[in-house]
Amino acid sequence: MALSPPFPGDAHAAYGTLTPIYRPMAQQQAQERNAISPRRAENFPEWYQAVVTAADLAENSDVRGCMVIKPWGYAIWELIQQQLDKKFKDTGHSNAYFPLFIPLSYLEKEAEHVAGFAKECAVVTHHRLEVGPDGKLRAASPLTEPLIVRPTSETIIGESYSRWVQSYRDLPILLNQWANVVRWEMRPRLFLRTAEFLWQEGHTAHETEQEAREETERMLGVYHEMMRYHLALDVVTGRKTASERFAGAVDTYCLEAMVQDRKAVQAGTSHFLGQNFAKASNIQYLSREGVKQHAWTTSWGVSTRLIGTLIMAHSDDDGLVLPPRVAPKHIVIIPVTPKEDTKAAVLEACDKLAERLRAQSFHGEAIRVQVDTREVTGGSKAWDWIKKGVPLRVEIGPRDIAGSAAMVARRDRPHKSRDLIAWDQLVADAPTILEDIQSTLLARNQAFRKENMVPMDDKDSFYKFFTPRNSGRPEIHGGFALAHWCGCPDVEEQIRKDLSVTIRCIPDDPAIAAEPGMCIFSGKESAQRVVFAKSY
RNA sequence: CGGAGUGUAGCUUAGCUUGGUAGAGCGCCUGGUUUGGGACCAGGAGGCCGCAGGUUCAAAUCCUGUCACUCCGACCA
Repeated sequence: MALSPPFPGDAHAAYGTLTPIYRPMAQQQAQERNAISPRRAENFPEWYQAVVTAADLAENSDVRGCMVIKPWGYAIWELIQQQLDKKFKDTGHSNAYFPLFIPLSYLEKEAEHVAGFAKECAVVTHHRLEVGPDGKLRAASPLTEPLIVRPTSETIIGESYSRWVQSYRDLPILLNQWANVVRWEMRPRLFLRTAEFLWQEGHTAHETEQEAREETERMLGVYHEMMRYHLALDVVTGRKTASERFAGAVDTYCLEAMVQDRKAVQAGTSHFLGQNFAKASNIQYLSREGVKQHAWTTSWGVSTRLIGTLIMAHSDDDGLVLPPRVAPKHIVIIPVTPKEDTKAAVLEACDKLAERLRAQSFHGEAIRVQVDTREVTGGSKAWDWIKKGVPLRVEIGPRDIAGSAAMVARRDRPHKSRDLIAWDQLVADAPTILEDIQSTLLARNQAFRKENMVPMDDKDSFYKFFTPRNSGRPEIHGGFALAHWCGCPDVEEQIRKDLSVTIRCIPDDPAIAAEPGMCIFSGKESAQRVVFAKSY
């Protein structure tokens, strides 16, 4: 097998013929059977659900909006956690834990914050159960002050900070917590929008505005790097408009990923909170000049939504496709044991190869290898791992033992393409192949994003861009529209009403949108283009 | 919270208009034959047809109520 060079300068160029992400139905080979039904092009939302089920990532709970994250899905989250946690520590942060329950009165302290979250809070009003006259359990003993289940923790952490901070010498405070939060969602969707979700929330307090702004940008950068190099997502970063800003923030920065139906997913946020929460929570310090000052705070977070983004960005009509750096297993070895008398030899060869592969490292960690010894036929084993998105599948049968070779299949290539590779070569090349899969996925996401991020210079084409031809069952359409906007919230609101399209961000990359122009809706002046898109 | 729809086995569902012993596929269990890309044959387990009332000799089927879920809007990481 000819291997592509590791880390090609332009990975996209190394793959002149990319596997098309969508193929028109007419070109689909009729006899070709996919693992996932429907296909992406047929019904994207249903395809997404089918991938989650087929890859055994999660399932819905009886509690509406809540999900059970199954081992394979949780392992992906753990890998994301590990990578991020290291980065947080490297940038000077420590982990801590703050309570799940927040007194109602805390939330009331910041007016915009209340307005933003009040409609989606779970409220705890009682603290015991008793048996009612009908024999059923009912809530008893009302709380004097109701508690809310945290939708985010700015207020309760601010309460602590107000006690911890006395002097400029107490600053900065750089904390993070890994936690669950609850936002009572009307329309849940596994991983993307659930009533309860797992996330991390960083909360920092600083002496100066500049320090806090630097922190906000630093953490945006940490997220950017993680999404690009671990999740293989070519995200667009930028600032939110006033209407999309975090409730109570001065500035919200975000990372917007484009997934395969060309919609945007907000994959992470970093907020500069100014002194708003410091004033609300009374976080004050005595400055170097002996003057009482409010601290400057930030908060930043990513959630299990990243997994949903990952699925929608990379997976195909055969199921999940995982970038190796977040794959719970890098390689699965499937013993092909057609006859009893050769079975032991095959299994032994598989175990030996697994050991040799485990001794290799990929990004400073031992390669994660599993030998699938389940008592089912080889074909269904292979399909299971295709659906689970394992980057490399290795099959060893009796005939391969003589030649010390194995059939190797890459998940980023069509499921029928397999190569016979000698064990020695596979062991030596495994890290390179994994790296190549990683960069191929990034290159594909980047090519797709570039292809579907288009400048729009008049209102008509803008509306046409976001209007499906088939309104009954909308086909995949639209993308990221780069258009000039005058900054007027009314214009933004009108577009949202007309097309369900919002400004995802004001991009910070001058290569994307620096030049001034004229708002295509109002004709007024505009300093730069902004990104419009439909979103999750 | 508005509009539409659906509740039958672990999952997907047929049957409902015209009331008469609840059927299939997948999955699961057992045995056998198989095995280099989703095996086949035989046998088996599994259902108060969402729940409560009503009509009827008889209700998955008709009527009323209720609960849950899904989709489309409004809201959101």
